[in-house]
Formats: sequence, C-alpha cells, structure tokens
Amino acid sequence: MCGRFALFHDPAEVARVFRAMWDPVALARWRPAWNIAPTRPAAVVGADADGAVIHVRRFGLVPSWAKDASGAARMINARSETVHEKPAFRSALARRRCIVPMSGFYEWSGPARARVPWFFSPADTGLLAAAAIWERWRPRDSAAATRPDAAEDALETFAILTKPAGDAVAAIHDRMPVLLPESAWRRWIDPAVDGRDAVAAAVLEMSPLAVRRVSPRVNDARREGADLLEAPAESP
DNA sequence: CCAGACGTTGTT
DNA sequence: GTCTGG
DNA sequence: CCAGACGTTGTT
DNA sequence: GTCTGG
Repeated sequence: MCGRFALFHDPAEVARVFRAMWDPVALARWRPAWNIAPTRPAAVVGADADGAVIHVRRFGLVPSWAKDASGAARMINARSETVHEKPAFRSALARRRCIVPMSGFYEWSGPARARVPWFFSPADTGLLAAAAIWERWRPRDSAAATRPDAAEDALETFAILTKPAGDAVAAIHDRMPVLLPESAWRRWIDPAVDGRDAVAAAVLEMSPLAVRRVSPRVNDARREGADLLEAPAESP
C-alpha cells in the first residue's frame, strides 16, 4: 500500500519534470518533505484549463458529503480493483484524478513490535508519479458557506490508488501504489478520459524501483529531514 | 419510507 | 482492542 | 503508514 | 451525494 512518502526534489525540478506550473499559493506554502503522512499536505499535479498545475492538497480523502473532516486519515488509499464502484470514490475517479509526485515512498515489514521501514525510489533518476483521486470539502455550516471568502474554508484532499505489489515491492509488502510512466501522465489527469479505462491502463505499468532499508526514526510521523533515509544502526 | 454507511491495511 | 493525530 | 491515547468530575 | 438495510 502507500501510507507514507517523500518529495524532496526542488520545486522547480518538480515543475520541469511534469511540465506543470505551480499554483502561486501552493508554491509559497510548499517545503521539501521526507515524511509525508496521512492528513499532511503534499504537492499534486492536476489538469487545469491552462494545462498541468501543481497544487497542495492533504493526504487522506474527505468525501464532499462528510459531516466533518476528522475521518481524513482513514481514506488514504483506494483499491484500483474497486475504486470505480465505491460511493466514497466514484465521482472523484470520474472527474478529479491527479498525480502525486514522489521522490520515493515507504513500506514497512515485520511484526507490530518491530516494524522495519524501507524506502522505494526510482531505479533510474527522476520522480515517481502515483495515481490519485481528490475531493473538495466544505464545512456544512451555513454561516461559513455564505461568507465571501468561503473558498478559503474549502479543504482539498486526495487518496492514492493501490494495486497488488510487483517486482521490488512484493518481497516487503503485498500492496503498492499505482505508478504512472511519463507516457500515461496526460491521460490520467484528463477528465475527458473514462475513469475505469484510465485505471485499467495504469495498473499494467511497471516502474523500475530501487529499495533500501532506512532509519526507524521515520516511523514517527512528527520527524522530518534527509537523515530519515540513513541506513539503520546495526542490530545483532 | 427513514437511518446509516460510505475506506484500506495490518499480523499471528 | 480500537480510535485519533501527525 | 506508525505512535499514542483510551475518562469524568469538581474546583480554582 | 447515493446506496444499502430494515
């Protein structure tokens, strides 16, 4: 699956790779991150009238009909096998697909007492592109909804699609994010493309991955920094 | 009809 | 065990 | 995803 | 919002 990831590439590099423009508000707010956990902001690439645009949205999808945003940490992933039929995901899949640029993502192995983190990154250079869907949520509260700046109360969130693990991931875990090769980026974020077709094409793709064991300091979602990727201290 | 859910993943 | 927060 | 909390009451 | 269960 995919519950934690990193995007520490320079923002300008992210824009260049995805041939996208940063939303100015998003760019001002974004900082490279090595430990992006559910409920935390992440950069995402979406299709706009003007082309590909990078926004900052929160990890963990809150459906538009949710009474409050507190369930955000629960819908962090959507199964590619069933995403088209789930009430919580269906409309997002049809009309609101986006790409999550990643320097890499984490998976854990081992028993609950001693979880071991691993970092997966592109085998070659570059960035990973995870397939995702997003939603816009507004407070039900009518006073907030009628304020002139109601748009500022809107919360944009996303969930990452998953599929059965292949290649490098299978040894560690049984699920992994759906990763898109560059040739599939445009179709994924194009709302004119049927969602189910887009998923069917996306899950066939394989991105060559490198993997390494990293510091268990990453387990704590409050920690941050490049040193989270250091090899763990030797244990006998 | 109304009420209540709506999601994924983990581990021995 | 199960939920919440990061 | 993992880590950490998980409860009520009264009083200042 | 939209579907399922009673």
